[in-house]
Amino acid sequence: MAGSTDKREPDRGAGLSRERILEAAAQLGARDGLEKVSMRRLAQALDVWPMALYRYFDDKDALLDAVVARATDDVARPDPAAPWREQIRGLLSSAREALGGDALRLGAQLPRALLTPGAVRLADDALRVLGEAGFGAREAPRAWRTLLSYTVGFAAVGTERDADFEYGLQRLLDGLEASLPARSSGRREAVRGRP
Amino acid sequence: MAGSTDKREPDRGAGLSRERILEAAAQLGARDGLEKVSMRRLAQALDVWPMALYRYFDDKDALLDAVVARATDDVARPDPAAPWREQIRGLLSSAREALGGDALRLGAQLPRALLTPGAVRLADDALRVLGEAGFGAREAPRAWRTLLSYTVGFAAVGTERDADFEYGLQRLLDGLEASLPARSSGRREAVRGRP
DNA sequence: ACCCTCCCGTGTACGGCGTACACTAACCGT
DNA sequence: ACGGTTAGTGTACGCCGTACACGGGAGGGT
Repeated sequence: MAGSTDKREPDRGAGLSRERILEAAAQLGARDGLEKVSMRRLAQALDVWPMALYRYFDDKDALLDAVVARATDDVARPDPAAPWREQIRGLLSSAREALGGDALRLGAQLPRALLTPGAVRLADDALRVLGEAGFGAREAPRAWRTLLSYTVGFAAVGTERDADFEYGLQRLLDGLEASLPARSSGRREAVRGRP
Repeated sequence: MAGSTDKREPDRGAGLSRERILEAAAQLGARDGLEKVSMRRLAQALDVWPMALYRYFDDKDALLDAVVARATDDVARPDPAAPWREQIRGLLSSAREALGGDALRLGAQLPRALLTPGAVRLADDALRVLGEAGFGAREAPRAWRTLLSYTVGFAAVGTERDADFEYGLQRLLDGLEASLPARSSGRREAVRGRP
């Protein structure tokens, strides 16, 4: 194996490196999904024996971590001249592309049941509540998606600190409430019926 | 194997069922982490041969999906008498517990690099921007955690629809901005210095 | 010119994984 | 009594991550 260059060209296409490995891993991940990347397949793509990779990374986890780190490296820096909301918005849009994009496909990492069957019952309840609160047919699902994204993301990033979860949830609900047409803020008469 | 009951007691402790399998899987997951649950280990815990599980579930993914679905089943129903914010809050708090709790440990499913090294650079930029926007030393990290949770969650739940991501992000920023002490809303003079 | 050392990639091997497939022992309604 | 159905048994295959011992070639000190 690895016999293509024979002996001339001491370091050109041949010769591994962290960078070459990461590049190949990202490419393989983009094509087949990151979860299909195995040390053996990756090694084969590099025309090398699997154990060669271990010269450059402690284990598969370390390699995968490096792939993720690489992907988030080229998240755009914020432009300090812009208003803060715009800076944050740019940062996060860019981060979302990196995370959900072809190279990582974050969604594929976790049990798919999270996103469909299990979520249905929740969604039923939630959409009813939001509808009664005054969200229209177009806004209610978006609002729900927003709330669920926050919740799933928070659970994934770390369980600790209920208070932090509450903080963000309240800010989010504030923002959603402010987007409601008019109506009085939080009273309990809007519970049933549709005028 | 499975020789403990021998022949009497046609169906007591012995005899598999979807429920018994899910129970054992959840228990095993709570103890060692869901990612360590394998068909073989699960079968062993049930004192049965691995292939027996396939009478009840198409494959491992289906089984894991069912575990997740089961965990989300006992998310509390909202109390229709409460204000809508309270209903949503309860729903999501409960959901977060189910997702991040012992049985699932959602965070362990995805590459850990997401949460520490890769995120550091982002966090540096973001905390600076938030600090300059007027968030205090206590609020800025919470605000950032909220924003990142939303972004990660959205990326995990599905890549599609930029517009949906924008919708939620704007609501969230609205809520965060409203929590700012006083100051004028979005101008660009607050960029440097600390009065 | 020599050897020695170090580095990098090669092989081999092991234990664990998911699961396809063929089988058997017990149970059932007739 | 008996054929069919069902639940669990074994065996086997191909994949996985990786521990470990090895060889061969490049580079430097003498």
